[in-house]
Amino acid sequence: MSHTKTIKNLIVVGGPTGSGKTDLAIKIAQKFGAPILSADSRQFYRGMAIGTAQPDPAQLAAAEHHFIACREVDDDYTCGDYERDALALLDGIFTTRDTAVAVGGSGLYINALCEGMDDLPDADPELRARMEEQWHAGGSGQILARLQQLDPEFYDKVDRANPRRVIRALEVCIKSGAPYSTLRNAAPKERPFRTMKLAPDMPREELYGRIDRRVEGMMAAGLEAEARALYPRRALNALQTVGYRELFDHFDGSTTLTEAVESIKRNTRRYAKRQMTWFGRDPRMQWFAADRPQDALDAVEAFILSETKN
RNA sequence: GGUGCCAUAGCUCAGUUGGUAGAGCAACGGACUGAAAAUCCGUGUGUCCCUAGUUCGAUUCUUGGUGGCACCA
Repeated sequence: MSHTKTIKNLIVVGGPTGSGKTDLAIKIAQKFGAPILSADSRQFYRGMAIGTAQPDPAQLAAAEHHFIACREVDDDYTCGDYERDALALLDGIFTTRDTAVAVGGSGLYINALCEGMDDLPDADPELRARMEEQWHAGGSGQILARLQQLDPEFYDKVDRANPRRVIRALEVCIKSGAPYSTLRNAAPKERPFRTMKLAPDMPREELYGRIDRRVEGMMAAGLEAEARALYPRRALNALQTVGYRELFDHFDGSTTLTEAVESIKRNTRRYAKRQMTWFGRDPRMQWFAADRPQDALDAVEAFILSETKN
């Protein structure tokens, strides 16, 4: 009495911040009885509910949510951890259900989940800190020379002005004993599910208006107090986040509250632009008019009913 | 009402001894495989308020407007 194995579906909702991803994801989840996984590198953290626009209690009650407020701000959590944890969670979900939704603005995390990361060594915080310090003390030339020696191929194509790229590459070379470029193949990994990627689309001007209003709403909801509570731990990676850094500067006394709020709006717009660049280059991303969620729902239904492998 | 000052990029302003202009911020484009709401790279987008003169040539000088600011009435 065995039946054909059902195809499993992961519906990915990406797109810029403030475009209505959360609401669209809930609509999809409700229509298809699917749980939601956050793919947002900042909504993972407790204590950052307002500033990262985590789903509110009503939204949390409207669908099954995962990866929201599940880590402490002093946890080091990376896209590699996320790939592992999300795949494990989906394994369980797909034993009883056919469809899940992943929603978030962190393009790298979505890639990790859908296509996978190459098998590379983890970060070495001590090594990193040392190289970072050297870089900023004027020693970037030596770091670059070392990379050129250990991985000339990557040295040629890396953005040499970007310490993150250069230091990470060198870190991998040192820890693995092999050139970084030989460890990367960027081949999409096999997944036990097929994926559909969609994102809400709207005129730039409208998105910026929504961002401004959302920032005002965050302030009204108590963002300042939320940031104040995290101020002592401002150096943590989790707090290198739009909405907090600007308020920390204000707490330092270097800006007025009004200036801080304007900065948050501006930096959120810049963040949205970077997200649009990232998602815009993904050929599989389908953009739907944000004010026509039914179009997206119809497309998701057609995808789920289709027999296409991917 | 009179006098003076100002009018140049989305904003604040610089500048051209007459040869159609450039800074900051904003904005825009891009990169990005274990920090990714991070990190980094690139781009000037302009009836130089309008009008009529002078001139080979006016954003620049002159006339007259318009708008703004200040002071005097």
